[in-house]
Amino acid sequence: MPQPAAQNIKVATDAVIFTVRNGGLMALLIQMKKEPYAGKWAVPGGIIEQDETSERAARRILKTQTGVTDAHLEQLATFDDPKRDRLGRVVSVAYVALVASEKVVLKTTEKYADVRWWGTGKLPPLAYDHKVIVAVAVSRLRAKLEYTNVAWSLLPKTFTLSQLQDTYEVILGRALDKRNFRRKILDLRIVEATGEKSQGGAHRPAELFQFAERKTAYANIL
Amino acid sequence: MPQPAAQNIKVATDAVIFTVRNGGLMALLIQMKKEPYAGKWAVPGGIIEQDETSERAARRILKTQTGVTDAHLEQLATFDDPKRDRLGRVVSVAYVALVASEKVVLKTTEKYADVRWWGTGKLPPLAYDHKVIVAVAVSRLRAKLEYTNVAWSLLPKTFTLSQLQDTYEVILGRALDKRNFRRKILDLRIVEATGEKSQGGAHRPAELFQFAERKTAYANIL
DNA sequence: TCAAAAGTGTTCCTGTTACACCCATGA
DNA sequence: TCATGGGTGTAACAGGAACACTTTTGA
Repeated sequence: MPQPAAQNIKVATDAVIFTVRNGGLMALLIQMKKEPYAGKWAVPGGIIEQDETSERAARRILKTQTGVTDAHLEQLATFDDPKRDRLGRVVSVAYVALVASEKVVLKTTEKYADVRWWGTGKLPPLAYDHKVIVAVAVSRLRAKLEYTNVAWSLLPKTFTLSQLQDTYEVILGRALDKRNFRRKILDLRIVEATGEKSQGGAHRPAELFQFAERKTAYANIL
Repeated sequence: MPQPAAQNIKVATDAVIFTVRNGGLMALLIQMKKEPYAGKWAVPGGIIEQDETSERAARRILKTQTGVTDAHLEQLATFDDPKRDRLGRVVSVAYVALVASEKVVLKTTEKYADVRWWGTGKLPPLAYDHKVIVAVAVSRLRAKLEYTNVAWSLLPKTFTLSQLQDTYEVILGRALDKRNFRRKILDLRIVEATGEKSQGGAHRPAELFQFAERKTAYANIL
């Protein structure tokens, strides 16, 4: 509802990118070069363009700042504390981005010192209000895992049920019963067998599954 | 993450105010006078001020445009389609506001033609993208009702279990079993008896209850 | 005494949990 | 042959759903 008003606020987007690897839930952070946040880490983000939605901006920024493409994006919340950025008022529409870890080839631009995956348990010092944003993102992800099949966006096309269970356990931070987990997932027809078998461990090969729908569906999973 | 950028985007907030009355879930809308949306109805909203969070702006705007104070507010989502407002680019941080119907004394300013409660089933033609915003708000409210005690913000301090059940039924759009509902609500200790009795119907007086916590708590209610 | 809403228990069924052993493979 | 993870069934329990009649009041 536009009215004349002297407003000097920029609109930005920030995306908390998650993946599961090395037995942990990881967030992708970039290290800043410029003052006043030099050396601090941050979630990728930036100002949106005039004719761009925040979601498109998030995709563009993910690609340029981190090399991530094809992430699954969901709007998280908008952070608008007037003091969240020391350089001026910036309202940020934050997203959660989920990506299968093997898809990612990291790269950044010279504007940033580094890009790295960090375990969500022990994050480095974060710029802006990004500590809060990441915390909200983690709890949203946990909640969604329980009643949707979002895990599909964290796994490769085919995977074993153990991989799927590991993903759940890592994100939820608790162990799940193997038999009950498999029964539930199969009964709900969230995944289907491909007929293929996994190769290469010094153990019995596992059946490979794929998600029945590679888009978000709702069901009480746990 | 501010960077030099020629951005001409305004930040606004819109609040979908719900209450339950006359056996229906109602949303509060105002009727616009100005072109290009004259005659159309809209959710209350407006541009945020330079040093104001969107939530504070929502409270201020609710008060001036509708007379509603003391609503329970929750951020819903941010709507940012570049074409959502014909007059220029406006990104809107939308809220859901819940209020007990007897608290409200409606009034508006001369900028608007009318303020009215509308049943969410049959809304009048809405300006901007407010049809979408209201639809998202309704589904969010339904979902939240199932796993939180948000209903407290829709009811007076004390109420009967039948009133509470009516609130649930109206929002969810389905009938609930009386005995099961009462048992569940009481077992979860969401409400507690006050010892008072309701007055005045041509029927047996009902025990009055109050919420154990007048703030959001989580539990699988249904 | 009638109408209207309040209040109350039990049974059945379904879904959740807990739990331990054999299987197939590569080294 | 051993180590490693893959794969499977059943019994006990808890929570959810279905269901009908008696009580209290004001008119």
